[in-house]
Amino acid sequence: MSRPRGFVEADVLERAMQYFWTNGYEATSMSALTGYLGLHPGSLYRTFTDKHTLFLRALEHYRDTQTRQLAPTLLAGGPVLPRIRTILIDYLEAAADESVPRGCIAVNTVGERLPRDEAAGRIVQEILALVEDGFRQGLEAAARHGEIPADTDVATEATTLMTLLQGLQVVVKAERDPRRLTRMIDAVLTRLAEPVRHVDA
Amino acid sequence: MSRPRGFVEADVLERAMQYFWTNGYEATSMSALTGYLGLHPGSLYRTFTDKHTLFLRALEHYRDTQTRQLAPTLLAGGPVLPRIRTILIDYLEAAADESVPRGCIAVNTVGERLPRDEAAGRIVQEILALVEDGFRQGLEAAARHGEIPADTDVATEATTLMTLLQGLQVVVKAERDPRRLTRMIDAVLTRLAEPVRHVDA
DNA sequence: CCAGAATGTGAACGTGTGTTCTCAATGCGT
DNA sequence: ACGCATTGAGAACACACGTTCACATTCTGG
Repeated sequence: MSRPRGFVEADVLERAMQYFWTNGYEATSMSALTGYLGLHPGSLYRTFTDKHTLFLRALEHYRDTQTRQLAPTLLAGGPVLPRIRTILIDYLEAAADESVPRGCIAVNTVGERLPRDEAAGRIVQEILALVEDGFRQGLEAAARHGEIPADTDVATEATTLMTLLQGLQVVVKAERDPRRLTRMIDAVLTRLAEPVRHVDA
Repeated sequence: MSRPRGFVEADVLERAMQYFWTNGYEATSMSALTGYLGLHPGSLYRTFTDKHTLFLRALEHYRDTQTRQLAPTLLAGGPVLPRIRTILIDYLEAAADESVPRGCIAVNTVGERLPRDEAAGRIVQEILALVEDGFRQGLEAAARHGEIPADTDVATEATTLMTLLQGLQVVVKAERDPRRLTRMIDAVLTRLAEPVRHVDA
């Protein structure tokens, strides 16, 4: 009842996520944010309590809209390894294309807020776990279809891919040239596909 | 001439680096910093101009005292691969031991200040380049001594190790349990040492 | 031993921050 | 049609931040 809202909460969350993503937490002032969102402070605080609470909800929005897509994307059918390659390469090209590379909001949050901000830490942990699990599911499918050796330790390899991806998000923001990094990605994935045999000296 | 300083500039820089390292840039207030350094605002600003300038000098101090040690450490004689392993594992254990894992100041700076802060970006880029070059020199020595195959693409593998290390610094701050990460490191290094042969299906 | 330049000291300043308050406008339930 | 809870609007608040100032202190060069 009474007067209805002039905005959709999910839309505001999406835009807030975008803003925090490119500007970080501290460097995002509430006045700049209200301007960007087209909301007045009153509406913002009534709906989201706090700057910090809004930030956490934006992080959760990232987790639910961005990270949750990974596993379904990898398992959509057809070869998995090329899909993993595409995902990694896309990050590089996005950073090279954007005039302002913003990396990954989870990685940025780790650098800026952890370990001080425990609530943000928990959400980031969930994001990392989702990424790792997505890679694990993808590698399991790849093992079943013979893309990689059947005896591959998929759990460990998933951890490697996840860690490598986080490292990529760091490196990409500091150094934009994607060529060296592309070669690295191809080397890692090629190795993954190749059966390994011990050779006696 | 005139009154001499009551502090040593390098010592202040070291302490400032430590404080920025654990607290980040924005969350470090000048009043907290002066308290921690035992300096009054006047002395600080006369010597270091600015909060931002002091931060940049602290970053350079990190580059010169921490990162520059990598190559000499790896080339100190004896097998290189175990030394690389020790370096990576030490990061994990340090994060697990510390009540407050602070990761790496370069990675934290990427998350908090880049790409906005171009001056910091340049220093971080130098740090990453030093790390990568240290690994490359180490791998070249390892190839010469037969620790890894002689035809290894050491430049690409150095990029992989550098990126993996940055990823590690991110993951370690979000999730402290080092065991999974230890397994991953061992898997990566073991692979590096093993000759790879293509096997016809 | 004295002149003078740089230092230690800590109070003070202006600015921008996150947040709250007041008030008119709005539209649903009855 | 009307009451009233909730909204949009934006001025205002308290506070903390980075920075500067004025002044007494201290030591060196001549």
